[in-house]
Amino acid sequence: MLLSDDSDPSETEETLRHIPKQERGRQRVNKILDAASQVFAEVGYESATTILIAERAQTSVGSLYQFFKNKEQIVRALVDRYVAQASVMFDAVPIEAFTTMTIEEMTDHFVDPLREFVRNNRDFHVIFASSLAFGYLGEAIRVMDEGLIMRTDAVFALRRPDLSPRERRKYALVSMTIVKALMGLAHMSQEYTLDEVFDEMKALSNRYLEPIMGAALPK
Amino acid sequence: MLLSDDSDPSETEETLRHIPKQERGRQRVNKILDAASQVFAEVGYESATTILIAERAQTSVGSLYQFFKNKEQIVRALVDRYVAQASVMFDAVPIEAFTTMTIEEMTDHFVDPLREFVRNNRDFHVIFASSLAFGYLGEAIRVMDEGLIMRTDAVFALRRPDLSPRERRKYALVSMTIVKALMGLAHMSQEYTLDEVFDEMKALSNRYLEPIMGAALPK
Amino acid sequence: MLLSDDSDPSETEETLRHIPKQERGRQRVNKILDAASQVFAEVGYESATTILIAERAQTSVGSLYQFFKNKEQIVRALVDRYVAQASVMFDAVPIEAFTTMTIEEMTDHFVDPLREFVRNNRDFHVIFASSLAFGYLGEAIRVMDEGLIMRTDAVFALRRPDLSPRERRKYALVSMTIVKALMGLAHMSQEYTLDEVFDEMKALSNRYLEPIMGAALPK
Amino acid sequence: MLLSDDSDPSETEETLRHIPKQERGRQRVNKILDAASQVFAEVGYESATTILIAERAQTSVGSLYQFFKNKEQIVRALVDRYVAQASVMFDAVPIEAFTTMTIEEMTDHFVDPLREFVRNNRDFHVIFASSLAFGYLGEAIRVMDEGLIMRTDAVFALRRPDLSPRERRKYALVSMTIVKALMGLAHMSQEYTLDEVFDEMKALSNRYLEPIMGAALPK
DNA sequence: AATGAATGAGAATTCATTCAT
DNA sequence: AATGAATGAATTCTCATTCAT
Repeated sequence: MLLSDDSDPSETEETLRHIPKQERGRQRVNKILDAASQVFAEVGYESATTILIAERAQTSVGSLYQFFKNKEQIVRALVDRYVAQASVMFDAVPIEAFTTMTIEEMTDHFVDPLREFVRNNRDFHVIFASSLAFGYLGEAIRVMDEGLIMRTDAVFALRRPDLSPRERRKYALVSMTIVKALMGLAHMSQEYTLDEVFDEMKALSNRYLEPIMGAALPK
Repeated sequence: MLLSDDSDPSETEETLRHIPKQERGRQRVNKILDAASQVFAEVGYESATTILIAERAQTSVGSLYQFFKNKEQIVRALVDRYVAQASVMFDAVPIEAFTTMTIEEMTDHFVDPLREFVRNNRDFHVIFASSLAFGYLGEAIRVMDEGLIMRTDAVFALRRPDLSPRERRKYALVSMTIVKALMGLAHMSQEYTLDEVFDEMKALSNRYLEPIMGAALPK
Repeated sequence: MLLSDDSDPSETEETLRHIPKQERGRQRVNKILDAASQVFAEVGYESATTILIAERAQTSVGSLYQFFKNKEQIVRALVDRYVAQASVMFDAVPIEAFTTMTIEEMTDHFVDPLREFVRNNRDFHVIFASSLAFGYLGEAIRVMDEGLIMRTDAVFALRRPDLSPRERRKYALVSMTIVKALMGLAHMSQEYTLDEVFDEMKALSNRYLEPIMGAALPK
Repeated sequence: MLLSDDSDPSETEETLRHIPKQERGRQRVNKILDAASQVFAEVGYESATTILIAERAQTSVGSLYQFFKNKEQIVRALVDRYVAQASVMFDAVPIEAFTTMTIEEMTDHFVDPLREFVRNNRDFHVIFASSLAFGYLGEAIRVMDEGLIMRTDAVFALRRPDLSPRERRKYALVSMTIVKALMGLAHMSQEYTLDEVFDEMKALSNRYLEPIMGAALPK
């Protein structure tokens, strides 16, 4: 599991006031998060008003506050939900499988699900991008980041146990950084298609990692 | 000149209410921008209040509004000032000089001044990073971006006139994207020094560009 | 109906943000308008602050803004309410009834209800008086004025169909002007009672109109 | 003298900080008052800013405040200046002369100079009209009003010494009220010319006063 | 005296959050 | 539980007035 052991990260006491017992409540929470995602993407976090989110979710502010302690918890829960979704994707392939792959295979296995995620979650990117600007928003994102980096680092450790942990982690960090950056580019670019950018992401990754991780362990 | 012919872009009627005639006024404007830069870096654009900025600049809101029509103009002017600074750096080496360099030399010429800029302008990064989240904030940034991309594209055109403009521009775009991303990493990282990250930026650039731009034109 | 067909002009989307569904809301709106009326009368429109009005109405600014988009809409709604009240009064007697009256009867039928209105709406006068000074405030007043003038003109037309429309309207205009002026005098005067001034208003009207409208149509 | 014994009412310590000794200062004061008159007429008293007035007068705020203690004193001085001007006009004919005139002659002698004043001082009207809305602005206007009423009352006293002072004053008050009201109408009306309205003012006055003041004293 | 930059109290308006219904 | 009216702190911006130059 990429990020946590909690089977449903969107429903912890961290972000939710109480776990909705009824199916109806669960649906309502999701509807609010859907609305919030749209509204945040459209007007940004600060300009999004709770009333607007509630209306978009076809509820009332009162109901919204029944589930979320405050506006901040809404973003948190939203990020949590996105992260949970992403986790499922990345966890599909066990770490060990990466040990004997070629660099190209490795890259494919990582980049392809990411491309799907980006394709399916258009408005996540705005939230993701603004994570730097908002301290607390960034927290959940940082957790996700760290999860990805650790996972990447673990893969690298299997392939290059000879490297110092510090150096290895640096490569993981740089790898994830360029992935995120090109992900943003894929999202924003009007000139190049998502696929073109993701293909370039692969080329970039391959060239960067080849000299470092190219030699897979002999079976 | 990277972006414009105006030798002091922070003092156009675009962002400033009136060009301060007195030296005192010029200093005050700069002091306000310094304060704004800090405050934006600390609490983000939306949470920064004009009163807080004024206090930090040791003035009154009234004075702040004497120079800036509204809060938005402050960020704009701030970005303009940063862009103007950066322009000077990048314009030090004429484009033609890049034609016959090796990839490594080229990278060095681009990355080294950037490293200095980042070193000297710690809080620019937050503003830079949040440009995505705020439409209008992004404008000046986009102008800067576009300037850098075009410049890079021009260099690439000199080295690889055989490539299609579309493909060439894609490489320029990706190059700049990774530079910006690692610049962010350099800024944020607690684990690695600025120099370590910039060195890795060079390695990354070199490996990415070698197969594409490696063959410099024969002299 | 003097001014419009809307039975409650104070509750149109023109001035109110939303029509209060609850009885409570309706009461609150009226309470705010009562407060505004007092405050405007005491300190004038420009000096009246929304917080002061809200306090006087025993609410919060927030509530005030729930109903009114801004300060201007408050005056507008207030004027609308006054106009609606006045309309009811003047519409009591159908125009045709004026055709065969003597001048004295006619004047009585117009001036008496007006006297009642002034008696019951002491602070309207200040708003009414300042309508000239404030462009937009004047709009609703002008609508009311025009309604009264047209009504008067219509009465005159029935009695003196031989006059040119332009001349007739001039008489209507002058008639209404002196009525308004003496209404103001009645309101402001410390020396003469309301009744004294209204009696003089009748004398003045009668003398002015006798030579022009004196000859009522034969039955 | 209609209003006061002060030979230059615009230059008392009431409104002016100090009497400008130099001709230059006197000119500057007048220029400021001219500017103020325009600006008040254009945007109203409250919306007129001191800086705008200063600019219009081609001076600086600093200079403006050299002459006027505050914004209020500017209107006061302005009204004083208008009143002084008007005084000269009305004082042209000595009161006693009215004793033996016919009503028509009397009206002509009063209305004709007034018409000239209105013709020559277009923007006074806005200030005049808003006097009700602003307590303190009204003060100077009230002084002027009172002067006119007393003068009219004095004329009436000469013609009808048999009337009770209270009744007589009522007639004076009503006379002045209708004159002011039609003056306003003359100013505002888009439909009728200034002359048309002033002619109607005469007719109205004549009809009103004939039964009360018609019988001039035998010589 | 003249200038216009500096000051900061004060005003309008918004919106997260609470709470009565 | 659901609703949406009520609250008021907080924010942006203006402008009368002062004061250094």
